[in-house]
Amino acid sequence: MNRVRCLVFNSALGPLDYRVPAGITVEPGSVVLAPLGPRQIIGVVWEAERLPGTEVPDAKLRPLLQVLPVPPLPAPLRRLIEWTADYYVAPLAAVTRMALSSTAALQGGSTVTEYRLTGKETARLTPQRLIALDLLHDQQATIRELSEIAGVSDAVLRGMVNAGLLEPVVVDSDRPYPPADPNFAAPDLSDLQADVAAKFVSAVKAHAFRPFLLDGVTGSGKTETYFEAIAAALEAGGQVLVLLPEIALTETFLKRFEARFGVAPVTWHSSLKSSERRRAWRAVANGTAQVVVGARSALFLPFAKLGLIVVDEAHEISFKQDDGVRYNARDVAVMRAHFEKVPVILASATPALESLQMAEAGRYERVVLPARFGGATMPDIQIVDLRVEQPERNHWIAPPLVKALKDRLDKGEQSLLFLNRRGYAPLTLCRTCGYRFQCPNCSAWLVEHRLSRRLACHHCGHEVPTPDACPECSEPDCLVACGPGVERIADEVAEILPEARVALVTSDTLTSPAKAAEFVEMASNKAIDVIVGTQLVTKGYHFPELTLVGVIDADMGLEGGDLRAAERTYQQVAQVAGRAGRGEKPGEVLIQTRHPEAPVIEALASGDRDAFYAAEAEARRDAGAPPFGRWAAIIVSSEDEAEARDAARGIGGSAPRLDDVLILGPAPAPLSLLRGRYRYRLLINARRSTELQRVIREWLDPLRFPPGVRVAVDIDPYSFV
DNA sequence: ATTTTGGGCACT
DNA sequence: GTGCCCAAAATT
Repeated sequence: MNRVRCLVFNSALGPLDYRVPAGITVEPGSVVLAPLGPRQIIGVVWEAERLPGTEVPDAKLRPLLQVLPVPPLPAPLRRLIEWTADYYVAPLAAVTRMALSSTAALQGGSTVTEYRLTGKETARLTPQRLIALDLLHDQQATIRELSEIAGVSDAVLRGMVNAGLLEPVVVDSDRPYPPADPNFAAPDLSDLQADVAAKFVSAVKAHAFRPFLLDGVTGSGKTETYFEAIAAALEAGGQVLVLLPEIALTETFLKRFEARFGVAPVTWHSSLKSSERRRAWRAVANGTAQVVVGARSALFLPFAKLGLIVVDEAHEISFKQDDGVRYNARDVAVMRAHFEKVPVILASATPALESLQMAEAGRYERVVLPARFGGATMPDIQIVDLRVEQPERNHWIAPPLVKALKDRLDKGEQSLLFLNRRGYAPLTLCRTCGYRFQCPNCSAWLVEHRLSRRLACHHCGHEVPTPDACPECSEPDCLVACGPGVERIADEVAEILPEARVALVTSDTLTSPAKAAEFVEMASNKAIDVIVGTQLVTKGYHFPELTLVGVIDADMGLEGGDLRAAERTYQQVAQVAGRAGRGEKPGEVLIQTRHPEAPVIEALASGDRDAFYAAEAEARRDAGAPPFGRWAAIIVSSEDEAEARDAARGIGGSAPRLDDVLILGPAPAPLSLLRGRYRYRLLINARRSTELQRVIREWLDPLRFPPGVRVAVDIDPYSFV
C-alpha cells in the first residue's frame, strides 16, 4: 500500500501516517488535506522518522483527501523548519505553520473575469461604444476598470459584451508583479563601495553559502552595495529576500529600491490583507516575486529559487520574536542561506557582539565600509552631565541642549531629539492619595497619551480615557504626570522655542506609510525645525539639514538588568547620532546622562567603537553570557497565579543536576502579569559547548501540566522581561 | 487542539 | 439503568 507520513497542523501531535488513494500523487513537501477524527486538517508530507515501536498498521490508515493546489515546500525550507524547531525547542507543526502563512493561498488562486476587445465591429456602434472602442485598444481589465479607463458606464460595456464587441477572459485574480530591472539605474559607487559590491556579486554568482557581515557606519552607503548583490541575483534569475526590522522603515527603503530597479519590491508583513498576502505568497512560491522585503515572518516564505538573503540593521532586537516560536530571524536567516546554498549579508553600523564574534572566528566574512559616502564627516559628540547641567523642574532638556537647539533654529538648521518612550508620561499618580494608574492585565503602569487623551498599557493594548478625577479618592484635578515621554518633550520644545515647527515621530503618529512619507517630505523640505521621536527615527532617514541630535536620556536602557543593555544603548545612541550631519554641514550630538563615567557613555563620547566592543566582550565573558556562554529561559504562564507558580515549582523540582549547567529560579518573571497571564520564569546558564536544547527537552518532555498552563522555552533570550 | 471514551456519582 | 460531569485517551 502507498503510505505517506505527514506533519499535521497540530502542535500536540507527532507525524501521522496516511494512505495515498489512487488518483493522488504526493512528494515530500506536498501540502495536503487529511482526515483527523471527524475533522479535516492541513498537513505537509514529510520525510520524518518515527519512534521505533510506534508503527501503525496499514489497516488503520485513512486516505488523504486532497493535495492542495500549491507547490510542495522545497527541501531547503523543510530542512530550515526542522532546524528551527530543533534549535528553538519548538513543535515542528508550529514552525511549519509559519511557512504556510497564507490560508487563502492554500485554497489556490481565485479568478476574475476580465474583458478585451474582440476586434469585430459588427454590432451597431453608438457614440458611447465608439469612445470605448477608441480608448480600450490593448486593454484587458474588469468591467469596472474598463469603465474607469474609457469613461463610459458599465452598462455600455455590458451591452458591448452581449453584442460581441468585448469578450471575457478568465484570469487569475493574483496579478503577476512587474519585473525588476537590474540595470534600471546604474549606481554611482565609491571605490570602496565598488570593491565590496564586487565581493557580493561574485558570491551571488557562485551560488554557495557564504555569510557576510557588512559593517559600515551610518551613511557609508551599505544599501547601495547590497543593491548590486540584488542586481546580480536578479540577472541570475534568482529571488532575493531582504529582511528589515520594522515595517515603519520600509517606506524609505521602497523608494530607494524603486529608484534603483524601476519597480517596488514585493512586501511582506503581518498587516497585509488576506488577498495581498495570498498574492505575495503564491508569487514567492512560483518564483515570480523577485525581491521580497519583509519583516521577520518573511523568513519562512516558500521561495522557489532563492539566490540571496539580506538582513538590514541586523543588530536590531526586533528580529527576535518573543511569542509563539521564539526565534531570532537574523540567525535563522543565516541557516536558511546555509540550506539554500546562497550568500547572506548581515548589514549593520553597530553589529551585535554575537555577529562580530562570528566574524572573528572566521565563520562570517567581515566587510567594512569605514567612510561616510560623499565626504560627509562624522558628528562631534558631547556628553551633558545631568547632575551638573540640571534641567528646570519638570523639564528634561538641559541648558546646553537648549542653547544648541536655539542656535540651530537661528541658523535655519534642523534638530532631532531622541527619547525611546512613547506617550506623554510613563506614570500618572494622584497627588492627594498617591493612587497610581496600573494596567489590570499586566504588572505595568499605564502610560499617559495626551494626544489621544488616554491612558494606555504598552504591553497588552489596554486603554482608558484619562479621567478628570482620581478613581480612588475622587479628588478632581489631582493627577500628576511623572517622567517624560516624547509628547512631553515636544511640549517642552514648543515652550523653549515657541516659533519652531515641531514634528512628533512615534508609532502613534506615523500610523501609515502615507503619514511616514508625509513626514519625510516635510522634513526634507525644511518644513520642520525640530523632530522629537522614539526608536523610529534612529535609522533609515536621511535629512541633509539635520545638524543637531540630542539624546534626552542615555541611561534609560541601562536600567533593568538586561545583559545586552549596554550594547543596546550603544547601538541606539550610535544610530541616532548617525542622523546628524549627513549632508555637507557637520553634525553635533549631545548626549544627556547621569552616568558620564559608564563605559558605554565614555565609548560613545570618544567614538571608540572597538574599545566598547572589547569591554563589552570582556564583561560578557565574565558573566558567561553570549557569545561565550549560553542562556535559555523557561517561561511558565497561566491565568491562575497559583497554577503558574505550582507548575514552575514542579519544573524547578525536576531540574537536572549537571556540573556545567546553572539553573536559577523559578521566580516571578519581570512582567509577572502580562496580558492577563501570571508568569514565572527559570533561567538556565550553560557553557557554550553544552547541548542546551537536549538538556531542556529531556527535562521538560516527561512533565505534564494542567490545561491552562503554558510552558515556553526561549533559547538565547533577548528581553529578559 | 478537539473529540471521544469511560469512570464515578447522584438520582430514580 | 440513566444522565451528568470531568479526566484521560485517542486522533494515522
